[in-house]
Amino acid sequence: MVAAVETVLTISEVARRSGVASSALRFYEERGLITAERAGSGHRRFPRAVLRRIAFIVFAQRIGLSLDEISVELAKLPADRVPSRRDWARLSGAWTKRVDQRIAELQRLRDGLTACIGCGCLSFDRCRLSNPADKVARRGPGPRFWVPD
Amino acid sequence: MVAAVETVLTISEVARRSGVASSALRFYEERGLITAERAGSGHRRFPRAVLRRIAFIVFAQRIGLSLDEISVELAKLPADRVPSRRDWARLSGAWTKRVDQRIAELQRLRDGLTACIGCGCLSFDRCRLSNPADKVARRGPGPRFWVPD
DNA sequence: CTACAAGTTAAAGTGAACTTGAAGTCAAGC
DNA sequence: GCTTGACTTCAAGTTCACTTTAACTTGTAG
Repeated sequence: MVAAVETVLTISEVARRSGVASSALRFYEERGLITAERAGSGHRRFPRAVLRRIAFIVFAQRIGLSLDEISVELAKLPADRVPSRRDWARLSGAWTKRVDQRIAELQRLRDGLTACIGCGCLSFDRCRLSNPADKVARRGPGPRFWVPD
Repeated sequence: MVAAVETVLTISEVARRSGVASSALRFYEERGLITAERAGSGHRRFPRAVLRRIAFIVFAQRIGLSLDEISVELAKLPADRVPSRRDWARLSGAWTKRVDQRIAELQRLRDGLTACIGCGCLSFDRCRLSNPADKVARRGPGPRFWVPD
């Protein structure tokens, strides 16, 4: 259990350090979000850099991206080297816009919430609050995740 | 198809007016979120007031509440009469707080996003961005919906 | 050498919020 | 009388992001 050479990490070490469950890490590997070498035994050996990658995933999830979207974003980052300011700036521009949109929507809903204390209507016909320009409109089954615009 | 008496609505009329699919309306009725009378034929006849109730549901979903939570909230509103300013104020207080929390989190993430253009690290050890005080920490399977606090 | 913890795979289960499909009923129009 | 369309119920399917379970192998401590 004591790591003699500190260059690689076992799955439980990664889980402990990142706060992400081992089962989730295996799932991420299966999805191609992270990669791992194998020891002779078949056990996963993660490079330290995987922690940064996982941090990225967790962060992007909090922002509201799906794993599919995160895959795409991760593909834009260099796998071999530490992301540079330029790499990061490319991503964060789009993300910032997205987060800003969601913040704006929540603020609009929030304002409507307090405004409706006075009006008390909440009618499709009269109240603009329940008639937002943006429809959820994701067709097909499954739960509705946050879909901006 | 032409409604002779305008006091009740068919399911497709409600669907058209509310933008919520008929299948979803049946689902909501099954869950007890809305109620409907029945015509002799067994067809649903919705009172006009159901539109307000559906507006409420849609709005609450946008804010981030689950249907279970919405059930609880709906139970607080009077079923028979139009919600008064007082009824509405009781609800909106808690909701406003919740929305504010989510907005604050998104703003924090957003700020970290731009801050990290300079730092470019995103490491669990060093970067506070990827080490938020609030853990997602919903145990069990299933996707992670927005869980505030 | 024997426990026992920690790792492996593959398949199935979970929860939310619905949708879809099958099989049937009912009223209106031709 | 027959078709068409809107409605009904009930069961099963869908998506996402995982977790759980089962059956098995490996590595380490005593």
